[in-house]
Amino acid sequence: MTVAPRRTRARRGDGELLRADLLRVAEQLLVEAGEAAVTLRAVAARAGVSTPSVYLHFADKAALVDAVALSVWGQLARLIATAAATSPDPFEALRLRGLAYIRFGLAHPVQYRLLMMRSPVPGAEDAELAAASDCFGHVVAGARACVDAGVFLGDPTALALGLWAACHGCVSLLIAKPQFPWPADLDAFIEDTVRMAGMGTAVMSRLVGPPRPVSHVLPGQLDALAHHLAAASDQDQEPT
Amino acid sequence: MTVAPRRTRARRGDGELLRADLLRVAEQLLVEAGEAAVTLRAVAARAGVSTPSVYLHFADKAALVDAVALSVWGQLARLIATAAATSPDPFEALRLRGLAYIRFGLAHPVQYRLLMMRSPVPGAEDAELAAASDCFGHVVAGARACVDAGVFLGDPTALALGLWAACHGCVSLLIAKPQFPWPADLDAFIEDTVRMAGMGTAVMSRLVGPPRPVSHVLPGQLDALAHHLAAASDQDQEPT
DNA sequence: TGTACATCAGTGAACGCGCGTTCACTGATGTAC
DNA sequence: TGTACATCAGTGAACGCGCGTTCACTGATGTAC
Repeated sequence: MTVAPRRTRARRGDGELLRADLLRVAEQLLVEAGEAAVTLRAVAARAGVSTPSVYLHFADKAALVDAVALSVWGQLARLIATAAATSPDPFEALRLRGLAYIRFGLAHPVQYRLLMMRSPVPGAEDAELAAASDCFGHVVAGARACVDAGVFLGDPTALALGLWAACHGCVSLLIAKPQFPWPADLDAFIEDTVRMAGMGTAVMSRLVGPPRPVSHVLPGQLDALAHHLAAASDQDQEPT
Repeated sequence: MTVAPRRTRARRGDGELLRADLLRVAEQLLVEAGEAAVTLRAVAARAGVSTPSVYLHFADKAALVDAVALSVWGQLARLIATAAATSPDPFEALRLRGLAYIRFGLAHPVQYRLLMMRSPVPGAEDAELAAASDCFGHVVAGARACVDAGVFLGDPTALALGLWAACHGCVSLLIAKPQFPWPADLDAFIEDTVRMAGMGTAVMSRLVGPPRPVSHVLPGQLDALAHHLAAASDQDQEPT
């Protein structure tokens, strides 16, 4: 356990400074040594204060951890929103959101685990749910834009859930099973995953009725689709 | 903590009976009361033996939990293999595998969490990795069959990873965020997710070059694809 | 067929640990008069 | 300008808990002779 030099006491009215410090230290500890290492004793020691001081700013340990999660949700939401603003094309903007999401998760695996893989603890998780919903709202907005453009058909919320699930699956499987035979070019794999989710959602939203065995006709139809898409984007490249 | 009546001592040579009992009880406890409730004391008490008896069959607590995970992996692998055997069409068989996977996860959320969302513990996880790889092998086989049929293009292992990730995302997001605005008809959502993964992988594996903004041409192309697929399966329905 | 004995399947009591949390207390500091 | 005082930002020591794990021991039972 790293013990910091004793923290100089905050001025009167500046008590909240310690709160920010505790949050920062707790996330550091989480990243460096894992969830089990985040104890009140360790957090307080590294922040340079005594253990009971934590109770001046958080009701209990769960509240501290929840606050860390809240801060991470905020970072993720901002990142997604920023990524989406890069392109005016709704389908492309959705793709950029997915990429940003996955890359954030892989860059911060321990934090991602905190957001998505924590064991369920009964109690006040309202604040975290609100933060997660806020983040989810950005995905719904992206899905809605694609529905408006005619790329997707159906309910934007349901579509967004499917898209999120696809990206989440990619991140969380990579985090949970790093020993699986992942391709050497991880970035290409991520790009493919996002493409799969986007194209898959677009096609799936048009399929009606029960699924049928179609393996004998699919290759021809799909080759034609890919050909037309390539031709269409080549045209876009030509000066008008 | 449930305390069972004292277990009658096994006959000589039948010591392994307790091992099976401990495994069964540990999984029960996990399902009924969560991961935190699986303590050696609780397991032993419910099995009707003293706590140190567990050490006669497992090196330590981690070994007990690992053995539970191993058993669950086995169930899942058998389920997937059985589901796939139902259809001769490779694309349809892959769909059935995905459905079976997701439904297993939703039917056994606590066990699924054990397999996929446990915190990483440094140490002997070789046996579990082997069990997971065995399970994964069934998915690779399904992807390979689709490549052979021309439905997918590319490396079956990489495709299988993407498909697994998509299904895993669906299960694990449902488990992790039950408060999200999930559709009322969950089964339809699951079917759509599997369709999305299958169709998405098929289309994605044909796309080459960098992604382009194509929102203005996608709807028309996709409508045509859906139309052709529907027509093709209607033909299948006609008596030849 | 009897009996000594090795082995197997457990038991009871205890150890030490680190954790979250509580409680009574301290001492600096801004403020009212 | 001095000073009493309320308040704020912490501290030190301790409590109780449940956990995984260890150790010396027990008693039934199959087997060799």
